[in-house]
Amino acid sequence: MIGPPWLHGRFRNAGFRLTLPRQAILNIFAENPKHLSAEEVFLSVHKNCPGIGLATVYRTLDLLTQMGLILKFDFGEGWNRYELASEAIKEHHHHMVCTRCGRIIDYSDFMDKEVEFLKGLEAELSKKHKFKINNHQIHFYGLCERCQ
Amino acid sequence: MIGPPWLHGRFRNAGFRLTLPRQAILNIFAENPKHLSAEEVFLSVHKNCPGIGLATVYRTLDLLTQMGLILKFDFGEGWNRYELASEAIKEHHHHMVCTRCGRIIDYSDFMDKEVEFLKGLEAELSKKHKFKINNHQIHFYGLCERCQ
DNA sequence: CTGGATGCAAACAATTTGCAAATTC
DNA sequence: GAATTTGCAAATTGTTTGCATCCAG
Repeated sequence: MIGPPWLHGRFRNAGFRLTLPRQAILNIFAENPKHLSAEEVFLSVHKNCPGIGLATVYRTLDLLTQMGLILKFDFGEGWNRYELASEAIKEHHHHMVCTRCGRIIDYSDFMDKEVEFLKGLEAELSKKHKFKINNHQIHFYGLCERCQ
Repeated sequence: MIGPPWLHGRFRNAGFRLTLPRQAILNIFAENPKHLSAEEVFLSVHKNCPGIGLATVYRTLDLLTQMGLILKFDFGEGWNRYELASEAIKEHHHHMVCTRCGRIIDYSDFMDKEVEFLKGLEAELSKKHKFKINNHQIHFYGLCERCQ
């Protein structure tokens, strides 16, 4: 439950407190390098800290997203998923979503090619439409190996 | 309110009936070539046909999506949007979403290049991950001209 | 006629919010 | 000690469903 020392500073600097629930929730992500829903985070954190409520989970996920510690994804399932930002940075990846079983597959192959292409496209779009692009989402939908 | 004759057949063939509410809702899309939310469709259709309920709007949007007459989008706003499929076919496009005002900008520039790139990427991903890709979503997020 | 389609209200599911009590610094 | 954060329950919001009635074919 003891987080890295820089974490305290990171919260402090942003005017927030590094509370026990917040550490516990960050720990869940550290142990689970996957795309977790709020419900899943709640159930996991509940095992060790049964006191933590669902509302706190939602508030914390929101805070961590704002702070840039986790990333928020919407795979069109009807709810959101979150992933440790450091994981994403460690290995930039996009996602394929199985429309039958809901499995989410990360891929980081061909990423250089993809990033290069997107960078060019974003530059052209920005210029032509005077739209400042900050972010993108690319999802592929289909059937995973098991579901075909 | 009189739809093209092929519409009747299209419903008939799929085992459905072309009812007044369904025609009215399709009309809304024909008059509004944009990405409408269920709520927006409901409000629009309500002006001419106050009898049509929200549940019918949802059921109809679902049906039309299944029939392929409209396309369903999730821009991460917390609700879905729909667009006439024929519009999308007429001019294949992707979207840029302004994270400040929510405006959605279509772009169809560079589409050939983009489609070509995606086709190649999909082929490589399919092979490597044994994942059968049927569809993709690409959204750019940022600030529109007015919001910068 | 007759089954599919509708309207209404109630049910749902994910998320948010109000507020008093508990924590953090 | 002061202010932020929490837990709980109640409120919201987008969407779905049950069911009696209605309408298209």
